[in-house]
Amino acid sequence: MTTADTNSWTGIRAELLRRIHSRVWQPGEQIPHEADLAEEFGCARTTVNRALRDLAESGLVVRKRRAGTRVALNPPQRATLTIPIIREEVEALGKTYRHSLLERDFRPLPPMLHGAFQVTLGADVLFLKTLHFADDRPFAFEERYINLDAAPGARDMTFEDVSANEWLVHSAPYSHGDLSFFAVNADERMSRKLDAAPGTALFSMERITWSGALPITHVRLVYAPGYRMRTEI
Amino acid sequence: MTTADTNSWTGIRAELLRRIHSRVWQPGEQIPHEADLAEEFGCARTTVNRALRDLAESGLVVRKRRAGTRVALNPPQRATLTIPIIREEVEALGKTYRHSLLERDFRPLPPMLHGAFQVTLGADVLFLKTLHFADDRPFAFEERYINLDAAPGARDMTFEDVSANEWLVHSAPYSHGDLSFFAVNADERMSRKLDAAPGTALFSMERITWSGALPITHVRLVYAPGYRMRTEI
DNA sequence: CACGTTAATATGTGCATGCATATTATCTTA
DNA sequence: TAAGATAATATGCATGCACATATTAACGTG
Repeated sequence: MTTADTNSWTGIRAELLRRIHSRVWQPGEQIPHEADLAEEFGCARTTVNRALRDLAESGLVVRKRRAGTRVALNPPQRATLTIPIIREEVEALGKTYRHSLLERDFRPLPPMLHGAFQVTLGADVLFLKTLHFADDRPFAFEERYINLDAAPGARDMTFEDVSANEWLVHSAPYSHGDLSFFAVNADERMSRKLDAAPGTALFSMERITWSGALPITHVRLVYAPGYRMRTEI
Repeated sequence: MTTADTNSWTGIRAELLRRIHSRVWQPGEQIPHEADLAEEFGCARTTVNRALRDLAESGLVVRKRRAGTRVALNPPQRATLTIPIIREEVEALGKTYRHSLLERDFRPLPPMLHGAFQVTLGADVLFLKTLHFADDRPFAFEERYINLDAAPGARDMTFEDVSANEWLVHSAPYSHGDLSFFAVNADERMSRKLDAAPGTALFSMERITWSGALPITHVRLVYAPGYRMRTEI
């Protein structure tokens, strides 16, 4: 017995994990049910339930009513990645953050976004182009559209002091959003802004957030060369 | 009252969410404690706890003993992204998956990986180079090192029928791993394999998995042009 | 034998309660 | 008054219990 610490729910989870990793319970195999495990560990079923629920959340086991719990066949690599506000990301690197607003105007939504980002027909959106710096070196380039129906206050903001990102999280919190990551080649313009050779592969992120059915903002971020997004699983 | 459905924990979570989104409770503000909320909703404290715990997990509120619960100031965008096995990813697109093994040999670990991937001194690792196809078009290019101490069975596998990825999840489950995403330019070789013009920006992922302290495998995946990794928040 | 009904069962969830633990505020005491 | 001991308090967790719900197996019935 590795004698899982105490019989706290985390201790029980640890022991269950050990059995899965050491292949005592093989992938696809059904494991004893909650009541039996509770008896074995000498704890309440609720406690076993808590442990199993946690394992199910991380995808390691699959649970079905009546059918029981079984070890996942193809445990999906489920990673939670935390996308911080750029200022915090830069400061976490021990560097000084600053940003500069390159453009700010009201314009119709570009047709490219009509599908994913539906604003009132014919209404202008606020367009912002920002460059983020870490220790005076370009860190990321940002193009953003803000739906003024969702964040009317944005109309009067210059966004020179506080970044749109930070202002929005406080003023127009989103309920959900779509996120995608991809690679782009630096074009002429990006190359100048980000201090990268033309054609350099750049890591890029696109994000749309909504408050209910109302779209709030569309952002496209292009990071300077060498950027890596990291996480643990 | 939007009268959150029932007073199930999800219903209560929904109501709490509504108050946060509608700014009844402002960012940084302390919210009533569990006991009060339980009384208000006419449910047990446990149930409120469940709802609050869930909100804390997704980063929307911050909880501290004695100090109480407060709405997060900078709710981090926390996204859970599921990284599927490539075969499943391809098949989910409605395409036919196949892969071809380009290289397979035993070699010393390249010095570049000595830091992050520590195998027995001087021991060879299994090196695999694989190309993944979707409908006979290149989908992703994979370079993998397998620590034979962690997965001795790999020595006798050809990996022509089952991919190393799938074999490993079943034969040498990992306990944790590091994951990173970035962009690379297609070099001459990659350009040929992935059917991309030289220099094209390609989305790439690097992953190391361990079983406890024992490293299992190091993978580098480079996706064909146009690949996007998506998720929701 | 096919098919729909019913019962059995494992997980999901809620409740009341008690104790544990971290953190803050307050009260002593030198 | 400053520093340390102590109490108060909010969340964290474990327990025992009851009932809900999904799913499977068994059972009838035509």
